[in-house]
Amino acid sequence: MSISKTYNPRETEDRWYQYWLKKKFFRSVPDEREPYTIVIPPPNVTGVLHMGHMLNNTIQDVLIRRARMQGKNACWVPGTDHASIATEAKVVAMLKEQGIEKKDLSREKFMEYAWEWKEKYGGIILKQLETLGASCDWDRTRFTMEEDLSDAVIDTFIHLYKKGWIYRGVRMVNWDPKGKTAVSDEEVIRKEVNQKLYYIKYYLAPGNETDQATSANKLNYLIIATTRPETIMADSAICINPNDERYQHLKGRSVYIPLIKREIPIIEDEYVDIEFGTGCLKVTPAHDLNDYELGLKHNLPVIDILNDDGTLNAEALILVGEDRFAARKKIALLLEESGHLERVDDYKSQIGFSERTDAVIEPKLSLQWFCRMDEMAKPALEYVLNGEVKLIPEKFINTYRHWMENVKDWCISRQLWWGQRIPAWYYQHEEPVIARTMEEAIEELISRSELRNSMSEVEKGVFRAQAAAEIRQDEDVVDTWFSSWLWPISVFDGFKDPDNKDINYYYPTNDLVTAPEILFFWVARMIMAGHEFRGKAPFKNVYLTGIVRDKIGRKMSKSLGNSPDPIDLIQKYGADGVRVGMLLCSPAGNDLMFDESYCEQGRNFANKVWNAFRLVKGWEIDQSLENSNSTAINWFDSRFNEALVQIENNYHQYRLSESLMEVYKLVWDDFCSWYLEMIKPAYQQPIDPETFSATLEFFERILKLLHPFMPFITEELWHDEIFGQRTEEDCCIVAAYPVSGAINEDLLKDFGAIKQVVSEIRNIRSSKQISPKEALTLHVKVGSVINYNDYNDVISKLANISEFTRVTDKVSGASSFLVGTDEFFIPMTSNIDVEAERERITKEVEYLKGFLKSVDAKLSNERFIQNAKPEIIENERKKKADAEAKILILEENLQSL
RNA sequence: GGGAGAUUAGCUCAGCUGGUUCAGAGCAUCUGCCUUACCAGCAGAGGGUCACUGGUUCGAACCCAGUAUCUCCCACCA
Repeated sequence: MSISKTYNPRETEDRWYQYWLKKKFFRSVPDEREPYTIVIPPPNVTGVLHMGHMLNNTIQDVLIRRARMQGKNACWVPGTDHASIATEAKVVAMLKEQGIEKKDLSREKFMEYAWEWKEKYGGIILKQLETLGASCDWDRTRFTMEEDLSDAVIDTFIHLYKKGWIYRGVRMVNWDPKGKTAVSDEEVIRKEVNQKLYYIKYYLAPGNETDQATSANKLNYLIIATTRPETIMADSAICINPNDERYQHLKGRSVYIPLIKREIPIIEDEYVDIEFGTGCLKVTPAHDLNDYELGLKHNLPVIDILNDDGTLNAEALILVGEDRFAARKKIALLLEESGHLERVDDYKSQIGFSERTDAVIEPKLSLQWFCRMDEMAKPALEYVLNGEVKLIPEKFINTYRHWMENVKDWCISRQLWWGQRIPAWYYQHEEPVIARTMEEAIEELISRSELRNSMSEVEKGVFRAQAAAEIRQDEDVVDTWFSSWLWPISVFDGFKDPDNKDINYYYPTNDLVTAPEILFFWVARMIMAGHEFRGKAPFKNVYLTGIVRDKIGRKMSKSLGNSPDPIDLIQKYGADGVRVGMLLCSPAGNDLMFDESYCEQGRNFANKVWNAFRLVKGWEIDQSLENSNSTAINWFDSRFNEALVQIENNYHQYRLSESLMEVYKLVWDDFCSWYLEMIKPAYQQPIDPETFSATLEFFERILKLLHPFMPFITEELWHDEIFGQRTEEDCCIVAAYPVSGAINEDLLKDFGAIKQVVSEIRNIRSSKQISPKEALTLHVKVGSVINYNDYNDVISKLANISEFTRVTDKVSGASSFLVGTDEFFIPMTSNIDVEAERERITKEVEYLKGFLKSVDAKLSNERFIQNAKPEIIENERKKKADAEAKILILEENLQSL
């Protein structure tokens, strides 16, 4: 049976994934083992896999697979987020395509459509995770809007309301005119945008005589600079700085708003920056946060001229019904025509955009629900500062602290339907009742009335009936993050059943892997919720991944079209190849400049492993043969253990890409290029049984190290008959992860020299154009403690040496080289180029002398001797001795030439 | 405007407590090889004033100060 020359991922991946599922290897239930838990950052239920997910989930899978192999009870909880704005927007768009407008639908009907949509597209992203190899416990898949999780949201709301941490009030909020909902501060993305700054004339209204006199030579208008001319109809005042020399004559006067001729007062406030623009500010309380506050201070009317969808309403008097941006252009035109527009400048400024819909955010005054953050922020900050929750990389601690110390109340109501409806009930002029159900709300109303006047049972009955007919539930839903922040608790039913086996076992979870962009949105709030509802932070480590960018540093995004489809990549390079490619270019905590060539490298690596296997697989065993490779075997064993220490080290610091690179080099260089080459029998020769079984042993260990990174190929090879008959449960995915054993330092050190010897010989071959097939003679004049007898076979094989002898004198007519203080000679059949040789040696001597000089300078420097640590000085002395010995040998060589 | 981080080979990055693990790795490049595991490969080689300028020190990629460039986060200047 012949094996393909290249590894073909498509033949193996799905097969093994199905096998793992069948064997329930991903399944976790509480037992006596130590738990290792990760909850997935739930992707949007309607989303599709992008490169960010890919990176994120690869990392999680590596961590979870390693933990599983280490014998921990590994549990990776998957699920999706209902993503209210995003999903609702998609559903609305989908309906529109079918000619259905949301406003024509009842809430119930709309929800029906939405659920239908969710059922249809909801599973896609999770299916895609499977192709990546994600070993999630699918039996635990949760959805943030399923019944239990929704109940948790409502209970949480009630709990916080009772604590006084949730309140309702009129505030300036970030309004998304596209989504027609309020959004939180964190959902507003600021971007710098090229704009126009319009300089608009506001003519003065007639004032009193004396003012007229003093300002005779002054203009009869003032100029306002604004980026938003369409809001002039909402102006309530003009504000100047009282200290502004230029405008003393304006005090107490008023102006007319252009076009609509409404008279508004000129007020004074030091808030106004004299330097900026014209030093005059139009105050528009309804459409700017600062102006709103200024308005409160000066008791100005609030004139809201915008509809929820961003069009002008009747209050605007003109351009009613026009969109705000269209209105801006038109009004500029009108102003110009009427002589009110002085000039227009280009201007750059920061504008807020909705994270979800990308619409320009409109500051809007509205009645919303808020959640107080200050009390919850304190302990949440403490967890991170005292290290109970570690942020990786640590640089995020500062950012986290800054946010927590300046946290503002969280606007949690959204004017949407897709989500958990706010459990507030309104009845006549009563204060809203916060209750789980209408029935409970009515009972609450009854007990309120009880306080005022007792009710008979009959009266209560009448009241119930009446209230049931009139009571109305709040129309809004809560922010999606108001459910996501409960995720690490709610996925284990920690609200429904706070003392259940799962939550007690899995909570707090171990690692959270997520993007730094949602540190505040999500991570910080999860810590708050964890403390508030469980008294413990929800995880111990937060690994913040980088952002996936393209080769030239742009963030990968759908709109730029610079993001490859991860599924295509998997098709092309195999899941293992893509996973490796992903990790190769993701330094811990930094953004990664992704390029497809990394996947190629990953694929090549898989192929290398595959071919190493093919080699071993092809060997015949001759039971009568003695083991002639014990040196090589001992060396690789030590080398493996040495590498494993490094690998573990990197894992502990979450430096996965370095762990991977260490494994990569161990496999490619040490195992394939050195070990296998050392033990490889000559063509069509059999191998001895001891070497063979040692090699299989190593191969298994390597597969285990590789498995978290490359689950599919490792599982495929694991089951080859070469390893003997395996039981159905004996799989790489659950094989015991290697533990580092003894390391023979001396052997490793010797091998360093041996490798050098081999390299030097290969070098001589290549520079003298001697074919690798031509066997050479090698002599060594030993100056070190290395016993070359032990390495006779190894050197002979790797460098194709037919005769390797020790000599006590220099060999003439030979190419020579030095390894440490050991001299090697290769007798040459052709004449040695004496000049070239002399030049080479002279160069080396020169270098060594220079080196020696610098060492001598150090050693003769008294201050160095006084200040440096003894071991450093000792080291310098050794360097000196080494250099001197080498120089001596080389100079002798020069002589003998 | 405030804060954080970065700058090391063509590219992506390591470089822990200043001292031969101190200038490294992988990829790419160049030069040889179709050496029957692998051309998705093998064997070699080249490549860097460690952003710049000063300082501290016996000694600096590493510590300090300043400069430049870049990235990110936060912030209501019309």
